[in-house]
Amino acid sequence: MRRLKSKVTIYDIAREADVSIMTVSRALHPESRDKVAPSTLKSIEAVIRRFNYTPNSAAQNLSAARTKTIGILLSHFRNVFLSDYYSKILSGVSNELLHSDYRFKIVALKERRTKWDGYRFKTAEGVDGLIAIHWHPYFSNRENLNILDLPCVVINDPQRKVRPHFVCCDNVKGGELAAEYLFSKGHRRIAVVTGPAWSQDSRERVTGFKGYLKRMNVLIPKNFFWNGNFLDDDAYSAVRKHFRKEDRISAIFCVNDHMAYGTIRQLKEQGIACPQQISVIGFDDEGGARHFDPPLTTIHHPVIEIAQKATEILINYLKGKNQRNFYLKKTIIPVSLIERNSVKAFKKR
Amino acid sequence: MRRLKSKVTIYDIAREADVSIMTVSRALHPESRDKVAPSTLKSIEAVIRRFNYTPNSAAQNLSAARTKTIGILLSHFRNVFLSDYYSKILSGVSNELLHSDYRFKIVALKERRTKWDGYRFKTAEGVDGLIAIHWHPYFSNRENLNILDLPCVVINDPQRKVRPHFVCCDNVKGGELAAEYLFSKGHRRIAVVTGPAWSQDSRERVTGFKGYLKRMNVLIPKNFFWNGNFLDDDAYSAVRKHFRKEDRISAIFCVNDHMAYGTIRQLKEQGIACPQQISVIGFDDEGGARHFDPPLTTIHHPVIEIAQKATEILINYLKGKNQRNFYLKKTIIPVSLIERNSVKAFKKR
DNA sequence: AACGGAAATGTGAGCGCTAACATTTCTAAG
DNA sequence: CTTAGAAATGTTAGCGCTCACATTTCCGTT
Repeated sequence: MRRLKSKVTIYDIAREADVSIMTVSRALHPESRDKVAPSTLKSIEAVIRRFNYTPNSAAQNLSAARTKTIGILLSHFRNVFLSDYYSKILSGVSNELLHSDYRFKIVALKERRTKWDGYRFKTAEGVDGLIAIHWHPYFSNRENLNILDLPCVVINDPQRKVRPHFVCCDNVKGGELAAEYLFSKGHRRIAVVTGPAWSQDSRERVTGFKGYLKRMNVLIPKNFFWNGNFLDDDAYSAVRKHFRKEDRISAIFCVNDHMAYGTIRQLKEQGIACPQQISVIGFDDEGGARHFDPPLTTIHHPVIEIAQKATEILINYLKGKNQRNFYLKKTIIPVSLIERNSVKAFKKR
Repeated sequence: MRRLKSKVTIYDIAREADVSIMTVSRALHPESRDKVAPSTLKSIEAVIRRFNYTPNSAAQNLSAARTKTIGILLSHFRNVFLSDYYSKILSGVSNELLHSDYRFKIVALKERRTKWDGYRFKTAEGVDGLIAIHWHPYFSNRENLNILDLPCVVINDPQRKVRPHFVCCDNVKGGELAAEYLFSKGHRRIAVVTGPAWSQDSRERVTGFKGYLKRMNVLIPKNFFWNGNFLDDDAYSAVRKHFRKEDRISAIFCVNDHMAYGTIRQLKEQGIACPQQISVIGFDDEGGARHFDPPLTTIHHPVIEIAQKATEILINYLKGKNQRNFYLKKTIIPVSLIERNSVKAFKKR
């Protein structure tokens, strides 16, 4: 294997420009560029161009003990990139990084055994900070998220007991919007397909939903809450198990889109048409929602914006801005209702 | 910004295990582990565990002049991650890397002005090799792909004049399969929506398609070839411009799925139903194909496998295997026909 | 008991850069 | 002209590791 080592080093530039390497180093960085005389700067830059010089990032990283790289922390690798959710996160992060001198790197928790602390991420993975995708139950365990000695921003599903900065969408408001919409369409007997109990996202969405209806004097009976685990099939089974015609339910709120798909599938199987007989509203507006049959009315979960904001916050912190108020904070991105075709006005039959 | 420098270094381990740092270093790497006496190894490993030591990757990178990181070379950043194609590539690469000690990093050509040669990728971006996604016309210019002093595997759209190892799907065979299928369904008057002339992918697919039909004594008149640029709208316009009822075309082969969507949209607009009146077959089997209305019959382009294979080839090369035959080679991954609902047997009306 | 050679381990230099401090050069006020 | 202080530049010492080579230890053979 041919070793392609740095052909041109800072010494070459220094020698050629007749200055010390330190002056070259200063000329290389925006923060210190104004400390070198304009004429010197000009000649150094000329030499750099002439030699097509690029600083060796490995040397910079070692010497400066920072990599200008942030890690996107995933709980696993497999199939992550084919998911709409993760694609949006990558998209948001890279949008933000586009105009920055930072890069990102994907870091996954391959090994569950090892304790991955900040030291490890910093030293072994070479990242200056982390964006953690907080949806796997693994992360819910505070012990496992023992990464707080490294700057970290967590996306979604804010846990109360954990300390980093959170960026998430306004789940409560989203729940309210869904409720308001169904209510305005005349629905009064409404079921809810919820997520697992550990999910703060799910709890908040349900809270908002219930809250709005309560204010409108609509109460949802206990047995209208059906539990799922965010997957299509969970809702499919839950609906089969709990749905009864005699309950005269006219609408179902699903805490995420995938479960809305499962719900509608199950209803179809029972010969119940959506939205003609039962309306279904989802939450997330994930990629497939618009192409589903019927196109799903849902709450838009602004994943790209969330990831972008999280990145902005992390980078600012790394650059030394906003040092206070970084931890213990929560940044909330607004949501909106996307009206498509799975909800219809209620008509007494 | 708190500087979290390596708390534990190789010196700490060496001192504690009462050996030299070199012995520790050897114990750290699989290649040299067997040069350390088993008993020594055991005690070193115990100390490493006790101190929760992790080698500093920045130091390793600088010292060894390699990073164990491969770059995925894109022509741009924006919106890349939301595309089905790039998601599959990331997925394939990460699948392969899962069981390797290599990482990947996304590297984009932000600046078109600068010459990005291998030295630059190696030094500034810190990658040992590249996987280039070869679909942007930019890359077609040999000058711009002047990265050959760094090991590089190119995915798709093989160009004749460029030297790196190519991995792509069997475009010709794919074209043949499409032709064979339409032929077997009784279609004889068939139009083709082609890609841009610079695209080797497109040319090969068309070649395979024409070739099969020719062998069956079916000739496609010149004016049945309609040119597009791989986009939905291109086909939409091309079909509007060139399609004539009196040509009595019964099927259309589109060189990629997006153009098949555009084609079907345009036909719909003209009141022509697919597949009832005209059959359409695509190429790629991209994410939306199964959800399209009608579900699209198409040739499966195994992007994940291609990316996985490309990664395997690159990593093997970097590890010193297969040194010969790396360049100038082309690895071809088989394709298959996915039968869905956009093609119907031809019936004389 | 002496010896050769393999196995195990150690030494020293250096990868290319930056931080901290030191020194020189310039500028303007007395 | 001095001289203080700012501006510009230089010097030195690592960062933590690996490479190439040197040295020591061990073992079986004669």
